[in-house]
Amino acid sequence: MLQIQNQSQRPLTTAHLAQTMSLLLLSNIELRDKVMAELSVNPALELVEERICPNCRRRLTSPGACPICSLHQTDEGPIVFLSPRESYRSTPPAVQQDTPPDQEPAAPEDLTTYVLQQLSSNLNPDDRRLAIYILSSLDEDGFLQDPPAFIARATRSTLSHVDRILQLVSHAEPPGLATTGPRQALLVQLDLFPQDSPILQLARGILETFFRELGHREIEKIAANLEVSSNRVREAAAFIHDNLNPYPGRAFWGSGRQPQKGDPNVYHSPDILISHNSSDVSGPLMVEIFAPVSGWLRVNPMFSQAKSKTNNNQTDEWAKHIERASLFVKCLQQRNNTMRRLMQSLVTQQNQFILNGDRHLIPITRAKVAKEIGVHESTVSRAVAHKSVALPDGRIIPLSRFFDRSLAIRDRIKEIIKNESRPLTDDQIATLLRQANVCIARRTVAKYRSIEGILPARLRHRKGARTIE
DNA sequence: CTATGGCACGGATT
DNA sequence: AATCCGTGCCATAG
Repeated sequence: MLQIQNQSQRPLTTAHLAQTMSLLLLSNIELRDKVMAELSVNPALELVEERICPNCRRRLTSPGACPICSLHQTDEGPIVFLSPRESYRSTPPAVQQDTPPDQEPAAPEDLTTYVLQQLSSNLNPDDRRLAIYILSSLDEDGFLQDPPAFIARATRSTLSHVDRILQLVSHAEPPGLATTGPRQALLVQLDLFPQDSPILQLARGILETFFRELGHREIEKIAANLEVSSNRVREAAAFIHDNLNPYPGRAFWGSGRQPQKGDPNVYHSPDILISHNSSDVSGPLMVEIFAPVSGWLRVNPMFSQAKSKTNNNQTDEWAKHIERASLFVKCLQQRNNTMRRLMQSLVTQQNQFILNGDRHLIPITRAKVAKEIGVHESTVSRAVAHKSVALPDGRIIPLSRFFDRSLAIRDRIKEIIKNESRPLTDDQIATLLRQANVCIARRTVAKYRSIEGILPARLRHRKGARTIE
């Protein structure tokens, strides 16, 4: 009896927790689907139009004052937090079970605006017009449908102008967009790698002349033609497979590596953006946790009013709706709250990493953070899972990298190898690291090396001569 | 003989 | 309870 009453009055912590947890697990794109699904089945749930902050003209996604402006005034913490805008969606929804198949979602436009945003500072109005035309003419994999000459004619531009814009677009995030096919996309991505290395050169060679053979896995044939060992060809192929994305329009994950295996819905746009406040670069970092939708959710007040007035058999139904809606909203708020505190903690502790690169990542465990922000460790795990974050330097990395214990060491190894003239063996590297107060076994150096895609000392011998100081 | 990569084990982490 | 990570041992390639 009592239990039944409880159930109808308050969902109580079990339902609360269960739903909050499942929401935490979702990336914002998945969350967006979830919200949309909920909106479509629950008439009591209302999506309130977004408002624009009169001061900073950002979109507001919650009731009340603009978070960025109010934080400007009470600028005491090192970091500012807000969630003003939804991120773009780069792939059509994988499964839309709750929405009827009436119309396809307008996917490409979001990608267009996303790219335009990046380029906006480099574009004059003419460029912009052209960029929009190009972006909107891409096919769903992000490739050009029409040859540049056609585009030039259609937009009455010069061919060189078109080429220039194509250059810009293809080098924006996600890299390789607006190329003529997978091969070109891969080559562009290859060029964007910061430092050149033998394996990159080999990969480039393979892509340029033996793309078809690569597709057919004719390793031996490639090796024979390029006069390198088939093992090296294999390595180069693996590198291409692991680090480059032949279909940039589908989704992307920065220049990062292979993420968790077995995850069907691949990579997505960042869930979180960390950036400098444009006004002062030395100032606090700004962290934006993207909202799944623009606007904010609430229980439709009309609905609850109507419910109290009328007294028919529909009341039950409505009450259920209202309750479900309010639960959903509460859980969403809780999710936001957890994400906010999590990011606050992470950015505070790892700001050296964010600003100065991989080497300054300090090893940190999820358990530690959980303790700090006062939640269960599994909560942190869920909050970290399936999320990606864009750093001020433009890289997009999985949020879980904040917990990578070996990243800093791997970075040091990379540097050692890059700087040393004579190829060093793993053992020598291990001793060097030990001198630098990093004690790891020789075997571990080898592991890290292979993770970074660096060849063993023996094979680095001659080819490694070309380094960019 | 040396440098590496594979396999597998134990301990920490999630 | 399941997974990940560092490491030691051993076979093998050079």
